[in-house]
Amino acid sequence: MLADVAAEAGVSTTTASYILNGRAAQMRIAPETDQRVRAAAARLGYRPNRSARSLRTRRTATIGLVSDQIAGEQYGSSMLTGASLAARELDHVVVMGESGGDPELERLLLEEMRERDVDGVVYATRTARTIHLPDALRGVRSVLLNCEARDERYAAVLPDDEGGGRAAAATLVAAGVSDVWVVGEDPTPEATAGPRRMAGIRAGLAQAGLDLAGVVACDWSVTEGFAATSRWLARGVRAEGLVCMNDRVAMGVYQALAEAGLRVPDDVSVVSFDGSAIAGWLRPVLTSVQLPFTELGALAVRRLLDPDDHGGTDSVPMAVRHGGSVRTARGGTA
Amino acid sequence: MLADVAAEAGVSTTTASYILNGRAAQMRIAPETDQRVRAAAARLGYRPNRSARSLRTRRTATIGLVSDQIAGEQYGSSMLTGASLAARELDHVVVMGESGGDPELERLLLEEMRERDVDGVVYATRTARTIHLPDALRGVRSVLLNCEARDERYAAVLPDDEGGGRAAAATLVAAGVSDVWVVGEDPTPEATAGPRRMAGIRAGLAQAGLDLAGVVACDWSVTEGFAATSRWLARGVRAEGLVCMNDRVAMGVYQALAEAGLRVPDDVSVVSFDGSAIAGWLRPVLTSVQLPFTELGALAVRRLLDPDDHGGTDSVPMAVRHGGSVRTARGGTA
DNA sequence: CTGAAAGCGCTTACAG
DNA sequence: CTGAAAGCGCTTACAG
Repeated sequence: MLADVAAEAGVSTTTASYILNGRAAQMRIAPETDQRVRAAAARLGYRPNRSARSLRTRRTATIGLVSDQIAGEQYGSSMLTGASLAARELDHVVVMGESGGDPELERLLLEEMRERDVDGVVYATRTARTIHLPDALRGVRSVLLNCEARDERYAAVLPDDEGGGRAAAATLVAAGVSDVWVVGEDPTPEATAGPRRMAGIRAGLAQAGLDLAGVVACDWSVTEGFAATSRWLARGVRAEGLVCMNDRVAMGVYQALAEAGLRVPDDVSVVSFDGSAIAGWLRPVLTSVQLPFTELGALAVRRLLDPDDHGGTDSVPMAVRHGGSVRTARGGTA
Repeated sequence: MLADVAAEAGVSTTTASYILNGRAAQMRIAPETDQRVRAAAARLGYRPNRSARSLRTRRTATIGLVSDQIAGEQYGSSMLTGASLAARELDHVVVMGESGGDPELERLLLEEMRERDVDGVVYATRTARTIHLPDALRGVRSVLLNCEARDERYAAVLPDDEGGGRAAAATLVAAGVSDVWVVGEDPTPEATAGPRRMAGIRAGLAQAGLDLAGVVACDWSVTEGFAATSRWLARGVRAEGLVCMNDRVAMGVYQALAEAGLRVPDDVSVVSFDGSAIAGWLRPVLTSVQLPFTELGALAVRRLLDPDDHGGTDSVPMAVRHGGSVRTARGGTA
C-alpha cells in the first residue's frame, strides 16, 4: 500500500501520492524525492487499491457496456473488441452485461453499474435501430452504440447506412449495370439499417438517372434469401444487378442463382452489406459494404470518455470491400 | 448512503447494515426494526456504494475475463454470453479485457484486474489449446476457459473434443458408411481440438471394426477446405463419408463437391464440428457436432466462484446436431 | 517543498 | 437486540 511506499522512501503518504499520480511537478516536489519514491514503489511492486481510490474520487476508471446481445452476434461482437481496446488506451476497463433483451434484467444491470460508480455506460444493440431510452440510463453519462433515441437528441454512434447504400449503388453503376433489384426488407419496424440502405441505394441510382427496378422481400437470413430469390427467379424475372441487404441474404442468393444455373458475376452482379466473414467464403468473393463494428465500439467509448463531446449522432462511414461478384464495365470481373 | 437509511429508520448504521445484508436473523434483530429499515431503504432508493464495501471486505463481486480474442471470434464470442449470464446469476459482474495475443498487454490487463481486486479471473483462449500459464495469473484465483495448462494441474474447462470425434464417427457408422476420410488438420502445434477429434474419430471407427480411409490436410478455413478437397477430388479419390474438422472446412467441402457434381448426402455423407450458424446455412443443412460455447463460459464462471471447486479439467460434452448431410442407412437422408 | 489529518461509505469486532 | 467506534487505503484541502 501507499503507506509502505512512503515509509520505504521516508516521505509522507501525501508526497508519495502526489508523485505517483504525476502531480510532482505541479507540487514542485524535489526531483530527488521523486526518484526515491518511484524507486520505492517499483521495489515494493506497488499497485494502488482501486476501491480506496474510487471511494475518495468517485471515479472508477471503469465503464459499463450493456447490450441486448452483442456477444452472441456473429460479427457484431467486434464492437466489444473495439470498445475494450479503446477503453484500454484511455486507461479504463469495461464491465459488460447482456440482458438478452429482457428489460428487467437490463434495468438490474444498469443499476448494478451505477452502484459500482462506472464513469459512464455504453448502451449497445445488436442491430441498428431506434430505441426508447431506458429510464435507468438517465442521469448516467452514456453513449448509444448502434442505436439512436427516438424523439430526442442523445450521444449516439451508428454506421452510415445511407452512405453505404449510395456506395453499393455506385459500385453497380460504375460497372455499367442499370437494371438493379434489391433483395431483403426489414422485418422489424424499429430497425433503421434497411430503410437507410434503401434510401441510399435509390439516391445512388438516381444520381445516375436510374430507378430501382424492384424489390424482393425477405427476412435477412440465408434460408429466406434463398427461398425468396428462388421464387423470384421462378417467376421468370431477371436482373443485371442485385443489392442484398446483408451477407446472409447474399449467401442465399448465391445458392438460388447457382441452382438456377446463373453465374456470378457473368450473369448477375451482386453487392451486399456487412463485409462479414461470409463475404470471403463465397465463390466468387462477395463485394460487400463493410459495417465498421470495431470502429463503432471504439468511437462510442472515446466519446463517452471525452468531456467535450458534442452529444449528437455520429455516422461512421461504410467502405466497399471489393470481391469478385460485380462484373467490370467491359464484362469481366472487378 | 447507509447513514441516511439508518437515520430515516431511527437505527444505527450497524443495524441497518446487518439488515440490508441479510444478517438480521443471525443478529436476532426485531422483525419490526427489520421492516422499518427495509422500508426506509426502499423509500430512499438506497444503493450501497460498492467501492466502500470492497475497501472493507476486499471482495468486489467482480470477476475478470481476459482472453486473446474471443469477442472477435464469430461464434466463440458466446463464451462471453455464458460467462456474463452465469456471473449475473451469482450476483457478480464481469470486466473483460482482450489482449489480441500481445503478452505485454495481457500482463497489463491481468495486473489491472488485480488492482481492482477482482474475486477471480477466467482466462480464455479463442481456440482450444494448451498454454503456458501466464505468470500474472499465479496467485490469482482463476479458471482456464477453452485451454489447459501444460505440465500442471489447473482448473480448466474445455469441450470434450474426443467424445465429439467419437460421436461424429458413430453418426457415419450408424448410416452404414464404412469408407471415411477426414478433411482438415491442425495448423498450430498447441491446438488441441484437432488431435483430440481425430483420436475420437479413430476410436469411434475402431469400435465398428473400421479404419480411417485417409486424411485430406488443410487449414481450417473455407477457402482451404475448398482448395484441398478440389485437389483431392481431382486425384480421383472418392469416399462415402467425410468428417470435416469444422464447419468452415465443411463449407469449402460443399463447394468442391458441388463443382465436381457430387451431391450431399446422396453421393457423399458429410459430418462436421462446431455446430455454428454456418451449418444451418448450407444446403442441405450440415450435420455438425456442437461446440457448447455458452455452457463453457458459464461453467468456467461457476467453477471460479465455487469455493469447493475440485481444480482439474472439466470436459463439456459435444452433442450432434443433425442436419441432412448424412445419408440414412437405407440410402435416404437423415 | 512536505506533512498531519480528515474523510470517502461501508463492515464488523466489541461492548452493553 | 442495538450502537459507538475503528479501520479498509486512498486523496486532498490546509497549514507550515
